[in-house]
This record gives sequence, structure tokens and C-alpha cells, in this order.
Amino acid sequence: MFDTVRKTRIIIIDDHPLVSAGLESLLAREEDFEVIGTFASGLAGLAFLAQNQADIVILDISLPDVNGVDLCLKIKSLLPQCDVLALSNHTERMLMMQMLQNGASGYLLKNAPIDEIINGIKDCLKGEMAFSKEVKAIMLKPSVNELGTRPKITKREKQILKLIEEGKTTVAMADLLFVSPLTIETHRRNLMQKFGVKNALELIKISREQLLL
Amino acid sequence: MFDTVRKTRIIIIDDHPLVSAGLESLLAREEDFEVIGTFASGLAGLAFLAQNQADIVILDISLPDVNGVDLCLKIKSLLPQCDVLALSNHTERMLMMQMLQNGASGYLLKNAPIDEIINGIKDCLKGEMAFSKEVKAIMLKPSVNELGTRPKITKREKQILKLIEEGKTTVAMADLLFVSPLTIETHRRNLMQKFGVKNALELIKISREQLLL
DNA sequence: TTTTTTCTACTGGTATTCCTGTATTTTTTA
DNA sequence: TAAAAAATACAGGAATACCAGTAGAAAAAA
Repeated sequence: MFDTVRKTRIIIIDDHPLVSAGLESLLAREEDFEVIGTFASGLAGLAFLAQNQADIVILDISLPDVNGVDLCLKIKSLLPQCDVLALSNHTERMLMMQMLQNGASGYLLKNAPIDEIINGIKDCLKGEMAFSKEVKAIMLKPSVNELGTRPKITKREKQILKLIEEGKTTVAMADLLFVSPLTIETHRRNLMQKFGVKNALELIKISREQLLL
Repeated sequence: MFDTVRKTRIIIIDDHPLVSAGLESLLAREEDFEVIGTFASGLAGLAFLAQNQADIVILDISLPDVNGVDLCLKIKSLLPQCDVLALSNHTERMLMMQMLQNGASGYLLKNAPIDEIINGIKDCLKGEMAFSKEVKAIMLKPSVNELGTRPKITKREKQILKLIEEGKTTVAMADLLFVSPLTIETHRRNLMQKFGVKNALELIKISREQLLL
């Protein structure tokens, strides 16, 4: 068997060449690590993964083609034995939760110290969950609007939420979607109720914090 | 004279260790470059700069203590002969303009290809302006709300704009600032007028695009 | 110090949002 | 297919935001 001497095969998917290069050069210092591929787009990485055996994917969330959350799910469903470790700038709780729910083995922040990142990768390979310090802090304290479960919002509501964020008035939205202004008002009202806020300004603030559309 | 053989002394100020490390390892490949310091905070970098001679500072904009725009001005006023090259994630026109106005010799995006970044640094040292491709594109097309001059907003207005962004109502703001609600309304009206919009939602959208507070 | 700008505050009126409740049709899920 | 969820739409009324014009006091700039 070669398994005991074989190096850990790492894949990096991150659209910032600087980050990829930095990570690669750091990992090169470790004896038992081998970066077998770095990709600046999600689909390119996925294509490579389908054809090459990897032990761990270090995955950014903001990618040009697909988002890391969806990609994580995809990877885990195709290659359940391959670990996925999120490495992101985003500090939104929701994103962390979503990544974990989709099978990620950890969540590291890009602004974390180098050793936190390296150790995170090692922990991950040992089968432990890996979180950078700041991530732990964010995940531990429950946010105000999330004591129960986060509100489920419908497709239409999401659509209207976006228009609200763009500063559209009720009438403008109604014209745009070919429905009655009263319908829009109902949607907005339902949104506000679901998020537990009392005006549209708060609505977009909260939605930004929670969903990060 | 040693000047002709001396290596170019580079300082990196960036709160993402991964970026700093990546950049450093890339620059290490270049014969005539020498990274003499990397700093994760603006003030730490500034302190070092005050005591050590550097040729170029590669400067991030989002820093934990001070913002890169202000820091750039500070550096250029203390050390006019030292180049400052912005290296940022931000794609807002306004930030680019502000950096240039404050004496930066260029503006590179972190998601730019490696060679664009390395060449940017070289161009910068040759006395040329350095911009990554995407930056050029952004700077060339004038944004909709910037055909004339951007509106000047007062300190108080900026304060109220922030509160509006937080979803505060007129009455809530009035209570907070110990003034009449009518005063708040006047400020909001003036803001809307200055930005040429017709409701608070648009206001925060525009302000986000333009000022990036 | 004079001038200008900013911050403050009001009147009076219009428009829009927000609240409460109801209800039909369409789509999705069980 | 039956039940649940989502999208649609309305009424009546309260609250708030928006519009137009004015104006005094404080602060900053000339």
C-alpha cells in the first residue's frame, strides 16, 4: 500500500491569483502536501476534480461563474470522500451555515493568520472541523433575527426584495412585473413580517446581513 | 554610487496574510526586488516607513485601523519620493479616483492575473501609472451620476445618511441626535436633492455606489 | 468682520408606505 | 387528487415620508 506515504492532494479554487499563489507557496513548505491544481473558476475546478483524485478542496465562495456554496454541494455529492474547506472573505453567519450544511469540513477567513489557515487544513484532514477564530466567534453568538429559524422567503419575494434594494417604488415594481401595486404591497408586507422589521430600509439591511444576495 | 545595483525596496501593507505571503513569494522570484516589510495594519506600516527607506508601498484599501485612501495621502505627504500602488478588491470608481488624487501611482485589483500585478509594480517604478485591465475599463466609462461633479455633502448629512442606511426612521434619528424630526426631514430632503433621487432607498443605493462609506 | 455655509426648525399639503383583515386563483407538495 | 403554500388583489385607515417654501442661529470661510 502507498497510502501511508502518499502526499495529500490539494486543489485550490479561488479567483484571486494572488491568494492561490500565496497558499500554494505556503503549502509547498509542508512535506506531505501537494497542490495538484489551482483554478480561478468553479467549473474549471469541478471538471478537474471529476477526472483527478483529490483529498481536499480549498474553496472560495465568491467565484466568477458559480457560487462556492452550490459548488460545495456539487463536489460533495460527486466525491463524498473529498473534503471541502471554505476559504472566504465573507463573515456572514448564513454563508457559514450554508457551507456546513452542504458538507464543508470547515470555514476559514482569508484574513486569518497563516498558521490558522495551515492548521485548519491539517485539522480538516484529520477529520476534525476547522474554523478560524473569528468564524467561531461569529457562529457562536446567535444573531438577533435568528433565534428560531431564518425566514423562508419565496421566489417572488426574493425578486421583490431585490427591486426594493434598488430603490424601486411600489408602483414602479408593479409596472415592471405587470401586477397590481396592491400585490407588491402585500409581498413587501409579508417580507417585513417574516424578517420582523417595520420598514423597507430595515428590510434591506437585514436581508443584506442574512442572505447576502 | 550604489544606486544602480541596489534592489528596489518594497513594503506591503495588507491585512490578509495570504495576500501578503503570496505577493512576497512572487516578488522573491524577481532579482531586483526586495520586500523589506509586510504589515497587516496601516499604522504599523506607517511607523516602519517613517524609519526605513522604501521605494514603493503596495497598499490595500480595507485595513483594520485606517483606510488606505487616507493612508496614501499620509504616506505621500511624509515621503513624496516613495511610490504608492493600490492593490484592492474594490471596484468602485470613486475609490480609484480618490487614491489617484491622494498621490497613488496606480490601482491594481487583487483578482488580476499575476503578471498584471508584477508588471504593474514594474511600470510604477518606471514612473508610469499602473492599472489593471479591469480598472482601466471602470475608469474610462463615466458613471451615470458623475457627469458634473459629485455632490458635496456636509458632516451632518453624512451622519444622517448612515443612520438612514441602518433603517432608522425620522423620529428615531431625531431622538438619537436630540434634534427635531423636522430637522432630520430637512437633511434627508437636502440629501435626496443633492443626489437627484426621490426616495431614501435610492439614496442609500447611490451613496453606496459613489462614496462607499 | 463680513459673508457664506451649515444646522436648525417651522407651515401646509400630497404621496406613499405601513397596518389589519380578507379572499380568489395558481402552483407545489404530500 | 387533496391539502398546503404562494401569488394575486382589494378596502379602509393610520403613520410616515416627501414636496415647496421660509427663516433664524451657529459655525466656518473669506
